[in-house]
Amino acid sequence: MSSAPPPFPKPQEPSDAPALLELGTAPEEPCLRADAARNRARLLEAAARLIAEHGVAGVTMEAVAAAARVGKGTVFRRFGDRTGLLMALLDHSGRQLQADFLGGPPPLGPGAPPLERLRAFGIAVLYRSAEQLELQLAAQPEACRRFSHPATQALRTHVTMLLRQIVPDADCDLLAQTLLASLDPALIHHLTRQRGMPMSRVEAGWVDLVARVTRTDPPA
Amino acid sequence: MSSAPPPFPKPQEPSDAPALLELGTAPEEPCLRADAARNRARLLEAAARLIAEHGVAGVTMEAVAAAARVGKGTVFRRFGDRTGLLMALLDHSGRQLQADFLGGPPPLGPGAPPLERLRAFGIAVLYRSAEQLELQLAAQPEACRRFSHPATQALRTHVTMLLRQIVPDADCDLLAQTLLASLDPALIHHLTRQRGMPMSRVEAGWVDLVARVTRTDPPA
DNA sequence: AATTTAAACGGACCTCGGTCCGGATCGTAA
DNA sequence: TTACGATCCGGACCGAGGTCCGTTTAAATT
Repeated sequence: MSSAPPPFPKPQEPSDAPALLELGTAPEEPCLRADAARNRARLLEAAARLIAEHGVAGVTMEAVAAAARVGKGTVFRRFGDRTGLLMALLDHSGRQLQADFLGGPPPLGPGAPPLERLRAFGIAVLYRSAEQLELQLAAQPEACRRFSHPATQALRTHVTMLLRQIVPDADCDLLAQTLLASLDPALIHHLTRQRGMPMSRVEAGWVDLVARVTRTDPPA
Repeated sequence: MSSAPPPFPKPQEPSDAPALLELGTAPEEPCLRADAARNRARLLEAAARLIAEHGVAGVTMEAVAAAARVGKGTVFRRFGDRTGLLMALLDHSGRQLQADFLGGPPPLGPGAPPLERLRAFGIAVLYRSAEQLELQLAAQPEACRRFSHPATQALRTHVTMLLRQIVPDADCDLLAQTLLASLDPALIHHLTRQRGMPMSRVEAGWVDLVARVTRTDPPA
């Protein structure tokens, strides 16, 4: 055989599962040997502690491994690379948000009219990003990967669905991507931190954008 | 003195020059000692050659230095870091585009109505990104820095100006950022390469987006 | 309980981006 | 032309991400 099996069979990222819409809740670990699961938990905890103490910059793969009393190889086996580890940390709040707009109470969850849900959605994402900006930004390297992340896909699917109900004859899929692009953490960071815009203005910007984009022809 | 002078006084990035709008043409090197200028040119040429031969991944700082017959320190002194070097390579086509929409022939340059210019602008950016995707993506790490790059600021200023002429009573500055976000190279890459959308669809998406965003209330 | 195997472990090792600083060069002023 | 200071050069050096592979261990099988 000329094709050697890859040393690290890749964590779990692929997730070819269609996960169309519905509450896919993302793949999660397929199963995991007892020790592996234990170490995974330890690593996440250690990483979180390191962030709290020394900021994201303090999250060295070696430091995390040491803090979790584990070998460096183990970290990479589990999370693939640094970005993977960071994304795993983000995953928690991601699932939270996902749960909120899939089954939570109205303005965000089902029950409210689509337009209103869309507004609420953006604002929720906005403030969530604002909180964990540091982490979100650190997880950005390899910018294109963020689009394939299951959590991000869930957001996209959700927005697309809402758009379909509001402006059925538009290219909702593409439009959704555009709307999401305006909520990108890097952009939020630039606007609020580097250009000093207050969050309220950014928020108003989102509401206005949604209004413009969904404005269906002349209201007569 | 407790503040030691930084070993590398930073290339030129800062550019506090307001460069409001007008053809700022960006700071460029203030001047440069003869040998320094020669080496800078050599380095850019070497980097371009390496890209052509081995792709962006082949552009190792050490490889570039070696190919240019120069020490590694010289590369860093001149460009700050890898991203800086990559952005310098991108700079040329960036200036080209800038020149086109500042003083070029109509659909893009002055002379056409603002709405039409805005459409043309997006399409130009779109195709430019599509060409040098690899390079654009590689230059992304440290995602937030791209917003402060003078070339990017010029784009933003231009879009803002066009918007002001079309929808004067909107938050044009913020709206411009949003529109630009939908032209982000990483997004283009995702849509065309990972999700297989044809460029024509992305292009149509831009045109539609512009139409929606600038649609001024009811056309009666 | 013994055997087997796929998976997990650990840490040495490699590469590459980034830093430092002694020494060579350029430009300039005398 | 010479002398001097600012600038630049080069490559040794460092830290962190990422890989490899021999060893260990969980768990399924007999």
